[in-house]
Amino acid sequence: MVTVAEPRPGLNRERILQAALAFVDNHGVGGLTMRRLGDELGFEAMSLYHYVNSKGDLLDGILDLVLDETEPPVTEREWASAVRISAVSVNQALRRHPWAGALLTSSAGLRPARLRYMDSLLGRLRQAGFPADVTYHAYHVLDGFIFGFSLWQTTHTYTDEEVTHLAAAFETAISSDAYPHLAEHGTQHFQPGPIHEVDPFELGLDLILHGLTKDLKTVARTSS
Amino acid sequence: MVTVAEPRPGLNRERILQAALAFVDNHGVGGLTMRRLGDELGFEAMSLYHYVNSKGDLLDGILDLVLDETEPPVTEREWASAVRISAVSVNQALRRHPWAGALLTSSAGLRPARLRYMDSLLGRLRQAGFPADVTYHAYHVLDGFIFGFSLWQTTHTYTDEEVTHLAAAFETAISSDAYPHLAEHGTQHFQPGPIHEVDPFELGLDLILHGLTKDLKTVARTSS
DNA sequence: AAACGGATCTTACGTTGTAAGAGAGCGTCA
DNA sequence: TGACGCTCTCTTACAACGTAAGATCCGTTT
Repeated sequence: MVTVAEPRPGLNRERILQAALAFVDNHGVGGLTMRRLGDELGFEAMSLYHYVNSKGDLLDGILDLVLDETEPPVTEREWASAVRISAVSVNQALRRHPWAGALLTSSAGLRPARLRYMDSLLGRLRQAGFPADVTYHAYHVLDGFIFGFSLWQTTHTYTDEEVTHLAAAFETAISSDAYPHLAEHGTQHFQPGPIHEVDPFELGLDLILHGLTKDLKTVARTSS
Repeated sequence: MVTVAEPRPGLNRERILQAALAFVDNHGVGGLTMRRLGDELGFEAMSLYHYVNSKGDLLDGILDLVLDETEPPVTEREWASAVRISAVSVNQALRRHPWAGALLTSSAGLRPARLRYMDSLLGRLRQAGFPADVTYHAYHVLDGFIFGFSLWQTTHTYTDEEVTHLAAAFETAISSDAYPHLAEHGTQHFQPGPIHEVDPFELGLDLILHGLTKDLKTVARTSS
């Protein structure tokens, strides 16, 4: 009996990007090499270059996939609420893919999806009635908070083994009495309870939105 | 006449770290290699390893130098004012060394100086009279904002040639009418004027501090 | 049958961090 | 004096990386 060789499915950009995304979600962006990704797909590393200009191009591609998970602020609804929902979508997309922040911060981060997002946030603020100069400042605060805070949060995303390692290091650091307040804080972190129902991103966002609604001009005038 | 060879000054950790810091300030963290740093100092790359365990150790060292430029919140003064001054010192240190953010986000970022900073901020909030659970949330918001926002700002730190390149790319993107609000925003960026006297970091920080002072409990309760 | 062209693989190069150990200059002790 | 050991520096080497250049395979077209 002759077994006919299964014709393996061919390569294409889509498959490569999906495989890269999955790989990076599992092993982090540092673990991704062209050879490993080739192995994953069953092809040689150099074959990928038929669909991808360079590794940078590949990373741009998967960054786009993450940015596509974000939602711009809608034009219905009250502006602060629309911005809030949008901001949370960015935060959650970046938290789903903790490695994406590092890519965003590399100079290649100005992808079309990112430009669209910037434009939509600016537009939503203008639509809300903010004059140009107020919008200028409000935008910087909001965009910086949304992406900066999310980025920072994702750097504190640890794997299970990192958590146990951290807990151990924490234990010894605490017993040294060098960081008494950090000890208290760490204890709170490792204890279950309703305290974890508050999302610090949303809390900070609400403080900023609340401030922007109430007294942006006052604060802007007195802060220089 | 016999010329006596100048005995070249020896290597030591201090000199290596200072040279690395200067190099990275000039060429970015990506440009630093052990061989180049060796050249800079007039020694072979491998010689550096007598004073430095690894490249990671070296990077830890220069990150420490940057963190040493930050000031914890003082215990005198009103708490919000003390935190504000401290936060601005972190922001400025990170902006002086735009590459430091990337190092902070790598898993090696939990340096002793960083732990000290965390502890001091927590302590200052407790000293201000916040109960433990409120301190827990306030700390997360403040620390996330201070480091996240600064980190985000430093990714938008461009060299002169990057600025001109950006301005050019901006010009073409604008003429396409695809990003009308971004066009307006960019125009504001490139125009001189009093608008640039407002520091978005300080503005956002004031909004958060103001919110924490006034109505932290209200917001925290309604945001979950 | 022959020529073409896209997809894939092979080979190779320069650059990186760094392991392993050789060599030089020194002070110390027999 | 000479042998030893210690500290510092250099030489050599290797595996892993991104990717340039071009060979090879194979279905399609002529």
